[in-house]
Amino acid sequence: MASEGRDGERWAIMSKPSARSRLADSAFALFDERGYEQTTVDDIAERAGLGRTTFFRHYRSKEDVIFPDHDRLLDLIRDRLATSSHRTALVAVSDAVRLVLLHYLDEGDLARRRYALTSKVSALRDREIASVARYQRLFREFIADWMGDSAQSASLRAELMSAAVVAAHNHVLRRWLRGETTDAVAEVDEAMRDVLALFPAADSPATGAGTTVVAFRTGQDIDALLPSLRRLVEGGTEH
Amino acid sequence: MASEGRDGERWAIMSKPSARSRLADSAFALFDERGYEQTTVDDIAERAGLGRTTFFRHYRSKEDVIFPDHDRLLDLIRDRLATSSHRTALVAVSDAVRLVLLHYLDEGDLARRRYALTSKVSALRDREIASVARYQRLFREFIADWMGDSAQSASLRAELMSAAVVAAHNHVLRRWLRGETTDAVAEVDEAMRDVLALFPAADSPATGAGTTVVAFRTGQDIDALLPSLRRLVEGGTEH
DNA sequence: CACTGTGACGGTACGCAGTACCATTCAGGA
DNA sequence: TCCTGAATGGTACTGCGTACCGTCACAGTG
Repeated sequence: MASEGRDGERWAIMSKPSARSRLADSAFALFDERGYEQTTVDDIAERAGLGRTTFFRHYRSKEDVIFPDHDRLLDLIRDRLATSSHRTALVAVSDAVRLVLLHYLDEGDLARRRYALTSKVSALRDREIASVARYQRLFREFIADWMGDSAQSASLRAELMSAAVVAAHNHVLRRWLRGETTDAVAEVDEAMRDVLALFPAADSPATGAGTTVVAFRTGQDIDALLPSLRRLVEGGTEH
Repeated sequence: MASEGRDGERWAIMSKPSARSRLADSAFALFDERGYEQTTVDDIAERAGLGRTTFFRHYRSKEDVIFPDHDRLLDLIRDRLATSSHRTALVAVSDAVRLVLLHYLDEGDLARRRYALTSKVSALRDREIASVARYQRLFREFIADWMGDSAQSASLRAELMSAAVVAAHNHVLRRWLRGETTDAVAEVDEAMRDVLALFPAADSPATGAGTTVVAFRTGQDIDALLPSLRRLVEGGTEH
């Protein structure tokens, strides 16, 4: 009931574009010309040939015209996680986060214009960060639920995993936004492999058997390694 | 030059508390009574027996009265990193992030009241998240600079490390804010050890010798482990 | 004591975001 | 023709944040 908007070319062939898209176009044009803060909602509506009221009917706020899809994406990710059947929570999440990346890629140039704006206007950057934090929260809760275990170490693990997945995504996304790569999909695959490799596969439920290899480099500070060693042992035969 | 405020009991013994602290007290009291959005800046100033103008002279915004110390903390962290002499960037950062935790602990009950507010008001939660993101960004840049290497893998590594440190910090902080622990300092030490253990010590420059132990559990999906294996081998004798 | 600077405070006015409410227009169906 | 509903426009209001100016207390200086 919340996602009716998003007029995907409903006006068929050759008709004046919808009010919504006209507003978005006007907004971005004005932001480019005068900057974000120097543009009022009145300006946007006027250029679009519409009233101020109509603007707020289509976008909840001035910022919202730049980030119109986050809510929809969040729902999409929720669904994906709910229906996902991966062997580990981490894999499920690293799969789900691709939806975000793909959405940006799909936006193409628009995403890059938004990036140019968020780079200059801190209020917009903060807004974007808050949105991403919502994804991360979703991931964290999913992983925590998935692991079931309510111990602190499990909770910390969920926090670290969700943070790592989001960080890897951000890394690749930023590279793509800056034009430092054209094959973001391949890079995110690689990055996610790195993330998976970070975490011993202890988030899969009770893996009884399996090969156990051990590989550490420790010039010192063995204390630092104790927690992870302990964790590995826990999954093994005995304490 | 930017951090003059923060009147730390300059009024010696028995005198009316400063305007700044009276404003903060009034604000929190009203937020508790009516809620954040139901409280106007006029209300706050009036209860403090001051004018609206004075409020904005002491706090840049209505939100700022709840988060007055982030800028100062950010500077503090910057200094700490700049003057830190740790063996690895990750250790330096995980040390620096303690400043944030300690600051919250020092605030005591005030931090918990703020947490109660941010839990209810999404605008405040977003604001807090944005502040934390600034710390994370600082960490990321520090680690990236420290590693020097401008390869993508190094950049991703910096991103993952800073995210992990912040995630671990958040985990412990939240536990403390919820009253789930009283010894947050010990827990953050433990959590940071976990984080250190996540990353092979490849961010320290050319560690030639050292014990090398290996610890993997792999019932499957060897592909996922390849990257980290490769990284370990790189640091070793030969390819 | 008078003069003067300075810093903290109060008041007024303004711009703009966002909300509430009502009026208008237009298309399509009974 | 009339009615209905959806999209739009207009007006007015609240509240945040800023700019500007005036006032007052208090220091130092002659």
